[in-house]
Amino acid sequence: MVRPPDLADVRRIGFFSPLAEDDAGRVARRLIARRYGSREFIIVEGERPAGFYVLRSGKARIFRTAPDGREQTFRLVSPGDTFAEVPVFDEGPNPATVEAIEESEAILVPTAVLDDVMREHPEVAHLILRHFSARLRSFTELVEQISLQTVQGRIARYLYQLAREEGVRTTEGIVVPREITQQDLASLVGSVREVVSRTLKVMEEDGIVQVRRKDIVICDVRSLSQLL
Amino acid sequence: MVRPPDLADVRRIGFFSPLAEDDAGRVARRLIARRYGSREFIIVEGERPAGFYVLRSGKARIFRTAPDGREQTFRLVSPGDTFAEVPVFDEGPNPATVEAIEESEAILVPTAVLDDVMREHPEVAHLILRHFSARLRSFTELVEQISLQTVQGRIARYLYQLAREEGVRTTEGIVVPREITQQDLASLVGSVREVVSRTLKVMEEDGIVQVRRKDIVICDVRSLSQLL
DNA sequence: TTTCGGATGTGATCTAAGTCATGATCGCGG
DNA sequence: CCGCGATCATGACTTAGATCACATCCGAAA
Repeated sequence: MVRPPDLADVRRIGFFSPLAEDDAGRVARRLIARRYGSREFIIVEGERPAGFYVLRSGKARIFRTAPDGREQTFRLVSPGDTFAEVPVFDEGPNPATVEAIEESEAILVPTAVLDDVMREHPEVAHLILRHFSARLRSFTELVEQISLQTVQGRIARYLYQLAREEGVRTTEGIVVPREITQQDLASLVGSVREVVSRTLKVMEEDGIVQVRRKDIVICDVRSLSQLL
Repeated sequence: MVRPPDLADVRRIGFFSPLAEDDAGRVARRLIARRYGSREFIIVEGERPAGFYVLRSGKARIFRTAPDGREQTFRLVSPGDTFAEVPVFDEGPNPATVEAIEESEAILVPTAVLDDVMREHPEVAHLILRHFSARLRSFTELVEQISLQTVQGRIARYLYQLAREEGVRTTEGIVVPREITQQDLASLVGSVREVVSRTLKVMEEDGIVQVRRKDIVICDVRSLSQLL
């Protein structure tokens, strides 16, 4: 049912790049692939993961839930992204829950495997340090966004980044496939569904974007960037 | 004017613990000590630091400023805390500004020194990974706090941690020296001075705390923890 | 097709918290 | 001991955004 982990899965992990072909092959045999249905939890806050993960396919989100039910998403996880590295370094519990937002496959890299890799390839520690640095930077951005920007600004930023990263130029504008619901977007920008709905509507009326069922068209990148 | 860096300064840096006496001594000679007046900037967002820093004495805060002037403090820096490590690992600019909030001394550890230490002591990389893990965890908390909790809850949490970390038990309650202004506290919890002032007043009226010129007394830890 | 559940659109409130304005207090340097 | 700048107190007002309550809408499964 799930294709067993192979070399390609090892290659997805950016900070494992120093591994030579045969090394990577050995590592591949020790990984564990798992499939998750849409809205299924991959890891849960407070538990102890057996290692870190890399997403092979699908899409997921990392979030926390408040006592009153509201949620804050920290980041979205796309194929090739890793998550739950922190608990393997400090032996603590998961700081957050990870949920597949569509049918997904994730690869578990057991702690022992990472330890071995790091022992045999000391450069890997440096690569992870760089990786963590990026993570810390994006947290800095997130905090600033949530604390200092308006909801409109945060939505605009999300759309803007989306356009840069996966946008396709067409005659109507930059088209990006839509992979998250308004509810997910709300949680990502730290707001609620209704506000996101209204905000998007305003942006549509201003001719900046066009939100459709399966995709989003950014018609006026200029005005969009004005909003951040 | 500034006492030159010595062995004690090297020992302040947690992740330099593997250094032996003589090693640490050699490192000490390559450090640079600097003194900063109250409200003086130690590093500025966007610039490139020459290394990372460790605070020797005083107190500082790490923050970002929005276009409209509002500020969000990410964390306070106390003696022994390090900052600006991220830029040395990814060679990027400072993600935030660091300001001394009282007369302070900071030690600069030039990038080359860190590189040398890491080369000679590979364990240091692991210690820094653990250090970064803690940093990432606290960012997770910060985001959750700002996004999901009320201002009162955030202030309560700050006071609560303060009580645990540096509180002294007396007959009137747990006394902590007060080292930041209401303005600083406001920036720390992502709010504005007036709201902090009012919130503290309510807490005083409820007999939970007592805010004075030079110190804060937590009279009712129980009720305080109820607020988070 | 029909149907049902997830996703969305939208008006009507509500409220925490930000803004503005103004005065009191305090501590330090002259 | 006086006066100025930093800090704090507090009332009045505004507002972004959260809540609540429904009305659709649409796609997949039966």
